Amino acid sequence: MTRARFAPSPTGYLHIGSARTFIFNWLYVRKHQGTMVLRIDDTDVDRNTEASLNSIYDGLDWLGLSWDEFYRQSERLELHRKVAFDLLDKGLAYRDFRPASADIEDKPHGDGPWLCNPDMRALSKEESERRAAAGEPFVIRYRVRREPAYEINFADEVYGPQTKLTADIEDFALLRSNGMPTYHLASCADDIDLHISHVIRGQDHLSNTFKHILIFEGAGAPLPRFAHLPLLIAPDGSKLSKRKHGPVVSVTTYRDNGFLALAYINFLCLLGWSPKDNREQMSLYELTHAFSFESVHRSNAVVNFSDEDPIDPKALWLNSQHLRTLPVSTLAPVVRKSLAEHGLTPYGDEAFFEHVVDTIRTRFSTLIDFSTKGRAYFSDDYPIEPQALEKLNASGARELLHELADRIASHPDFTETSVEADLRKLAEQRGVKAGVLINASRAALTGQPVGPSAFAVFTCIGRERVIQRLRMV
RNA sequence: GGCGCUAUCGUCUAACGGUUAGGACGGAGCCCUCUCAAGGCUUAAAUAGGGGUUCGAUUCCCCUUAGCGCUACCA
Repeated sequence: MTRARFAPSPTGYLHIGSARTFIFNWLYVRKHQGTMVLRIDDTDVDRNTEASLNSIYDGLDWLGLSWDEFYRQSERLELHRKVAFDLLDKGLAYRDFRPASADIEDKPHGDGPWLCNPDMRALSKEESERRAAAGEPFVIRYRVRREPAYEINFADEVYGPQTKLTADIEDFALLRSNGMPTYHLASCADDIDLHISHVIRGQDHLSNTFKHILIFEGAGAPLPRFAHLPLLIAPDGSKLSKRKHGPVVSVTTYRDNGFLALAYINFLCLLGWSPKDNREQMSLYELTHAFSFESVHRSNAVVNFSDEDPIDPKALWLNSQHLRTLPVSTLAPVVRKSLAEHGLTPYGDEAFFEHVVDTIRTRFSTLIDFSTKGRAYFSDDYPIEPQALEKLNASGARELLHELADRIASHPDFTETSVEADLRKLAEQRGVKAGVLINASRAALTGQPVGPSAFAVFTCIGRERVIQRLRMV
């Protein structure tokens, strides 16, 4: 049974790389009819914030990908401690009584890594028990076997065979002196207890995996499969950091810029993975079925943002593709919600609204466009852009528009065809080019110099408003 | 410093050891056209460097370089 987990730590908003990790976990689980576990890794009490947790929920909620089980590590501390003390009892771990500050001073980074505090590692069981009983604070470290050193091996689903010598692994901490588990301990203890079958996470954990294997083995638990994902990096090759790159790395940036969750998911999937058949725009269904670890890359992928534009151009393109190909009935509610957030309420019934959405979406690339460029379709209060004004100022244009309004008012039909007939006839009678009248109409009706076919615009604005707006210019 | 991972157009990527190194975004141009998009067509743009192995290397091996990760009582 496939069981995977997404384990964010609430120390900032949901980051674009975390979101992709979640998506890949989700795709894999859904493809294999497994169980998706959301686990909040909140053992670092000093850095966790409630705001961050909410922001993570916000991001996940927007993505719309579900999970089946939910846990918080902070509610499972007894389990973590038990695993640490079991390791201690088995002699696979030991107490280190040196204060944390002393470690920092002593760790030489000149040649070779710091491996352990030899005197602490050598402490007798009795001495260790005695000092602990006396209330002296300690950290529990894993006793990595180095004499003789041996190789730890595992086959990563993405990166292939991995090997590391125990001589290169330090005695990492399991339990902090304040009694809280470290990431390594909590993560493994929970993965064991929750029967996680696949650990799918960022490549930054590739070398930590050896430590995790030590914990799994020490606890006598079977190893999950490991799949590490290449990292998402900034255009300058640096790691995406919340501090350095700001909100660019938050998923909410895309949401707030009018992205469809599906388009964003699609975009993220194409970073570090490809279906190998030149497909770009894909549905969730297609992504789920195409996904496999073999097709995940091993090199990091750049998110192509800049100071001027936080949005990757390819993401924008994908968004416009989805925007114009999604079934209108699926898109309409999303647009309605976006409009509401901008204080706009569509005219008419659902069928009319869908007609409008279907017509104008072909020119838009984000949901925001509906309430900006598309404002005139949903409100009588819209600005006339300078270039639109020029079209209205064409000689005789206003007078012709007034006349057109009268003709439309007296015409029994109001369809693209009937309006086109009225307009072309008028243009012909007055000896002006139809284009002049067409462009002036669009300008008057929408306040914009550009947009859909003018006759489609008429039907989207509606007869009464068309007459009103043409007379008002 | 130690250990590990990675390296194809500006970016995302494709290519059983044999291709004119393909596609997409973005750029340039043309067509279409009531405007703007879309769409169609065309175009510029890449195998980090050096050694091997091989009849033949983007592909396999080694070195160099560069980037990234781990090297915390962060995750």
